[in-house]
Amino acid sequence: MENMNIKKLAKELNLSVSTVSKALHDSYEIKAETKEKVLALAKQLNYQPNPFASSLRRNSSKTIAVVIPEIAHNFFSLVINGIESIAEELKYHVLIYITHEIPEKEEQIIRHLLNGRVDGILISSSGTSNNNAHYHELVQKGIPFVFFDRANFEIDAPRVITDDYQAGFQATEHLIKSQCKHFAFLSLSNQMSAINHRKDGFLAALKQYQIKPSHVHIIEAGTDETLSFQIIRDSLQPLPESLGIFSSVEKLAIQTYHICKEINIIIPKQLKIISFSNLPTAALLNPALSTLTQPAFSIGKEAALLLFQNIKNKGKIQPITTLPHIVLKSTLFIRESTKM
Amino acid sequence: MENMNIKKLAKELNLSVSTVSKALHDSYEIKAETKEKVLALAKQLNYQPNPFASSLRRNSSKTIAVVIPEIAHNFFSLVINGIESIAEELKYHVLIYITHEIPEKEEQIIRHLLNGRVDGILISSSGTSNNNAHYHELVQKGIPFVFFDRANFEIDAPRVITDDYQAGFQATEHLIKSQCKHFAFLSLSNQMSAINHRKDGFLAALKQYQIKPSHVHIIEAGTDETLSFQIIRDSLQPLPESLGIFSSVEKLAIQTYHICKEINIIIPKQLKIISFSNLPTAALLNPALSTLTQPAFSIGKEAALLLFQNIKNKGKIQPITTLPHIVLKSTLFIRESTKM
DNA sequence: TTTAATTACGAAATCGTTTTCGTACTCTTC
DNA sequence: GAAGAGTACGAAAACGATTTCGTAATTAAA
Repeated sequence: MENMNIKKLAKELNLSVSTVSKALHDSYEIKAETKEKVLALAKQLNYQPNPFASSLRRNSSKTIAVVIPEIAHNFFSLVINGIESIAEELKYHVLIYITHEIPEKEEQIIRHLLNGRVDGILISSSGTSNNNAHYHELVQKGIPFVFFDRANFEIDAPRVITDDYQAGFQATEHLIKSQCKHFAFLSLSNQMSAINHRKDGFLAALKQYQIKPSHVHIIEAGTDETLSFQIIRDSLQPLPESLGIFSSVEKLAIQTYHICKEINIIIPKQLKIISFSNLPTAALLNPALSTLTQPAFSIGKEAALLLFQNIKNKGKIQPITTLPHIVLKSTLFIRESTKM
Repeated sequence: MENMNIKKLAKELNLSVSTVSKALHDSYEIKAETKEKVLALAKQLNYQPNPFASSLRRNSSKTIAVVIPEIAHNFFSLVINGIESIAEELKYHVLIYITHEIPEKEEQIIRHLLNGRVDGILISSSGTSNNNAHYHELVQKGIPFVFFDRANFEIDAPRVITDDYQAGFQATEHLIKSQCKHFAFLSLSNQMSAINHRKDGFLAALKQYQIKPSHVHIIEAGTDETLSFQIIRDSLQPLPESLGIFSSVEKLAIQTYHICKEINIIIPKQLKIISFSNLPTAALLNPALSTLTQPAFSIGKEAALLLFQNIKNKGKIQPITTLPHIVLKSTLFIRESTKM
């Protein structure tokens, strides 16, 4: 018996294929006795329905896609953990696609997913806002999707994000109160919603405390590893007096630590730094890194829940008003890297 | 035109479905002119073949599964990066399954994958060696799979691992030469091949240098977060004289750092520690952590290459002799945590 | 000129499910 | 005991591709 299928199972049971199928789906049309027989033999012969035949016929795949900029990053792995916790419960499968921060790659992936391979998509966008065509195609095809963390605000899709503006304000206020004179914002790009909100919070705090614009620095380090290293290093030489850095992502903070070690800048004496981060070792660094920590696991969980809700409601009439945008709170951990 | 399919495409072209299908697959049966017409309209109407129909008919899914114990772990995320780099190139899709270190969960996942959903599987086992039935079922079903890092040596499947015994020996030798008197091995469980090989290297080094067995400690911390924390803490109170710890995994080393901070043990003065780790912040810790670093990206890449080779050769007669076991080298980074 | 080979396409079977009908049969109910 | 309702099943049509096989039309060979 090389490969079991429903036809062989039916023959073995002296039943029709349709009866067996219905029995396996616990249909009311089939009497209990027959169901038991079918279930018993199915288990005994280790029958598992062919997922492709099933998906083809039902036009649903029990699969979702997660599209992320990178995976070797604590934040995103934690998010995936959250997503998986829900997917596993609902017996959904999870496909992973990595864009490597390349917008064209993201477009290509999304376009490919238009073919119905997945029932829904979770996206943390690496796209610039000037090309949204692929998102519109998703909408048009009726494929549910949810943004998390890095949302595209021009698209009318549900999103799960954090209070980036507020957190940015809070972090910057903390730097100000730690007696910093100059302030730098470390950014990946000026095209990412989450990062821009952090920047807005940063700028708002500086404005409120009447920091001179000449003391405010925006450093766009970009997504290339070696390039960003150089850009940050260059911006630290010469070192502005009492510099307070607010890093919008963990990776750039780690690079800054490495650079400071290399060119002998002492944190927090000469330079204070606080960063968005989910590093499990933040408290163990030399010096311990002050962080804004996003509830990464919860973000994944909430985004997945939202997506599955949308998948379930697909086709049904939805009140337009209930397009849920979930905003979760980040937590500020003050450690030695911003000590006075 | 709600959903494009090959039938509508054929009608539009005044061709038969079979001709269109052949044209799309660049069959020799179809003349160049026709192919061009078909390709052109397919692109214009944004036709994408239904993956399930295709998979059903061809009995192949262009999908692989990656089964790992956990994902929020630098090593595994880096491996996935390596896997993705190959999968992306070969236009394969990647499904992720997380076992959370629960052997039964792994069994369940593998059994589920017997239904043909994937063309092959990459496994880092969290299984105890006493139940291999699910692996045998994979073999029987003819589903190719490759172990990486945590292999099951009783199963005759290709594997990509590192030189764990040697690395363990090397790390321990380093601790010995750093004047440690007592030696502890931090383990997750005594059922995992990779970890046991590290332990064997550890024990061999101690034997060679004639360390008294009473000075050798094996600490099985287990996979539960809070429990392992307690176990490690208890084992450090009272603190053996000149203790050298060799941690088999990153997570336990980080926990040890936290514990030392909590109960005021000074590294490396009172306790030296070296760990297998892919932490990007190892050099930035307080003190900088000596590590054995596995080539995680390469492991993923090689494992994927091996798997795809096996998928390709499936069905063909294979010389039994060429069952490839790839062994990659880890790199030793000596830092302050083991300083004399 | 006849036969054989080649070219370019189409009809239909097939992959393994799910689902819509249709229909025997039993059971009520008046 | 005839009509209607309910029960339990089966035949067959999808789902959308791929592939086998058959065949006209054209070209080449004898």
